[in-house]
Amino acid sequence: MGRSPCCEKAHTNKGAWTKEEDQRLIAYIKAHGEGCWRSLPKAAGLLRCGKSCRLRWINYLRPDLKRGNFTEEEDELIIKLHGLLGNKWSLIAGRLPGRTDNEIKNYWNTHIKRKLLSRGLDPQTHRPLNGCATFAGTQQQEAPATIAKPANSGDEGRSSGASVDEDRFPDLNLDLSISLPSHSPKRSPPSEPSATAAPAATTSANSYTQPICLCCHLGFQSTDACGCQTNPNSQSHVYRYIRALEEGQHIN
DNA sequence: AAGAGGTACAACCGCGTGGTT
DNA sequence: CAACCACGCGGTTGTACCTCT
Repeated sequence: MGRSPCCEKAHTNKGAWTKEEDQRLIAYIKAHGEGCWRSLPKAAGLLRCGKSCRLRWINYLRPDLKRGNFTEEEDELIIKLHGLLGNKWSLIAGRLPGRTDNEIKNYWNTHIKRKLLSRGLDPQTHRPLNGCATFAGTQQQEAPATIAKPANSGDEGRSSGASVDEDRFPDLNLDLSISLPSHSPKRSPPSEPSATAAPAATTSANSYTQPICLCCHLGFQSTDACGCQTNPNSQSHVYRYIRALEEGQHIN
C-alpha cells in the first residue's frame, strides 16, 4: 500500500533554501523554462525534490511576484473571494496578480481570520459568530437556497466556505456552482451525481440557469485568467464559476 | 537581559486529478 | 479501460523572529 515517494529521499536536501540553490534554480528556469519538475533538480544540479523546486519557484523566486504587505483592497477582495470560493487558494490567487496561493493562505490564517473574528464573523462560513441573524436574516429571507454545491462538496471539511451564501455580500449574488461551458459527459464522477453538475447551476424552481462568468460578475476586466470576453464563444474545457440568474435578472 | 509565548511565513506532506501508455 | 506518472492543491508543520513580562 501507499504510494511510491515522489523522489528519492536519501539524497535530497530539505528545509530552507540556500542562496546558491536559488541561483541555480533561477538560472535553470531562465535558460530552459518551467516544466518537467521531476527531472529539473537533476538537470539543474540541485539535490532537491521536484516538488520542492516547483514550490520554491512559484512561491518565492518567480520574477512577477509582488511580495510586501497586502493592501486594504486586497484584504477585502480576499475576503469576498473566500466567501465565494472557500479555501480555494489557487483560485483566489488567480485573481490577485503577483500573489501566490501559499502567500494568501498564510495571510488568511494569520491576519484575515482574526480580522473577521474581530468583526464577529466566522472566518469559515462568513456568518455572524453568535449564530443569530444579526444581518443575515435581513436579506433574502424568502430566497430559496439556490446554491449548487461545488464540485468537491463531498469534502465538507476542506472547503466549507464554498457553501456560504449571498447574505454576507449583498452586492454580490453568490449563487455559485462550478460548471462547464459546454456539456461534458466525460466528467462528473458517479459518486457525485449532481454536485458537479454543471448544467444545473441552480436547484431552485424559481430561477433559471444562465451562465455568467464569475470574473466578470465580480467586476474584473478580461484578463488572461478570464477569456470570456475576448473569446466569448470559446468552447475550451475550462471550469468557470457560474451563477444562476434570478427571475427578471439579465446580463448586462 | 533573558525566557516564555505568540506570530509570520517558508517548506513539507499526502492526496486528487488529468494525461499518457 | 486500467495502470502509471507527473503535477497541482490544500492542510499542516517547523522555525525564525517579535513582543511581552
